[in-house]
Amino acid sequence: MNFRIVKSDIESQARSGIIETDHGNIQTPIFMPVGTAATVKAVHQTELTNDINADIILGNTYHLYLRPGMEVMRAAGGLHNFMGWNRPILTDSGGYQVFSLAANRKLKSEGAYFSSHIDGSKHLFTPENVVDIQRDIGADFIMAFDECTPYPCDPKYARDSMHLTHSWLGKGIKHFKYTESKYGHNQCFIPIVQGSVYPDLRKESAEFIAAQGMDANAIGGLSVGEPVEDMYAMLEIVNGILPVEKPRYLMGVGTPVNILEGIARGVDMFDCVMPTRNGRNGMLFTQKGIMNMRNEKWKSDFSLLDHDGTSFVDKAYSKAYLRHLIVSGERLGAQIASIHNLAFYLWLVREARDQIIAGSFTSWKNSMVKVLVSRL
RNA sequence: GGGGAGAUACCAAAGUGGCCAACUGGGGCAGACUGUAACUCUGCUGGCGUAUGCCUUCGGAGGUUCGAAUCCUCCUCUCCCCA
Repeated sequence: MNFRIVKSDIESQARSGIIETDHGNIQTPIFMPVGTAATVKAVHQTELTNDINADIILGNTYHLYLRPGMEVMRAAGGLHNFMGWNRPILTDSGGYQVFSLAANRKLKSEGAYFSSHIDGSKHLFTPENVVDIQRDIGADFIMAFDECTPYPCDPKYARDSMHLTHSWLGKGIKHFKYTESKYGHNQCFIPIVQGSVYPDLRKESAEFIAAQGMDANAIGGLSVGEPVEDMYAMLEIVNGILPVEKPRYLMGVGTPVNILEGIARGVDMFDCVMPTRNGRNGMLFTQKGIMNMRNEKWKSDFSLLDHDGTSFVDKAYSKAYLRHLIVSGERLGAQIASIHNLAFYLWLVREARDQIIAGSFTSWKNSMVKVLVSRL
């Protein structure tokens, strides 16, 4: 993997660049659609490439390990082959699932014991076997195994958790270096900064992660319920320490505004379930603000779904039609909404990139932020 | 012609003297959703801008009672069975 910055903004920390992988280039800043279980829910791969123009998508270690399992994954020749996606893939390590499935987890120094949500069977994730699993999956970017602390989180817990994540990181990197890619393409290992909302912990963690010298770095444990000001403050601290010349990935973020503010603070990569999940639940993100498609006001509004939209669905269907599909629980509604939202998110980061290159990012960002929070 | 059952809020359906402005489900309306156990979850759904408050409701009209959706009388309508 190689990263080069094409243009850095003067008024902010924003930059645009290109990440080169064996599965193609990624123009940054980038938003990565989440495809947890070998599918971006309700969206075809052809739509992702031809219409939405996603440079890279996510997969999830936890889900793929449980189903279909690594035997199938190896037999398929990896996730790219399995799902018919030949662009880059990043897999999350399962660290977030350890957090979100808190009811069943048990953390030990060696790793996380958990019960499958599918059949209740018991499993153990370790910093090492999570690398093995992601080798089997064959993701271009593989994530370190971490604990994503909840919010609120007391300082003691946050500190202990961060140190646990750091110790897991040492084991993970060692195992990563000891093992090899299985399908002939290069894989990049990404360590994750933790530290909750505590500046001293974030500083310590960012320094620890930066010292590992990996090709890209990630920021985790944010957008878990903390005030956005805290998230932005942590980003500023962390990105002041993580190396400028390497991609920075803010995990799980976020709203369109979060993404713009993240870009302004030097983040290059984002992922979030919001465009797909909220889309399935009837929410549309647009350049003019958000729309709840279930609202009665769209009932007889036959105007284009989104006049400014870049996806084919925006011009092919009306607001009234999508409302009908969503309200009726029709699957096509989830598809149209997901495609629209992802296309919007990808438009947003592409536009940000163009504005950075044009030198007009900050003023554009500030005016966008004002509009995006409004409700249509 | 004979016998029987029933009419409850947008729909379906509980309740059969006070704890009922009325269970529950659907529908409707609104909100939430941030490294996806999520086509999910939450709230509201007679009126009064809020209410542990007031007002008007349970086919219609009377009546019994301190008190009725619940008991009585008559009326209207619906459904089922036998001829």
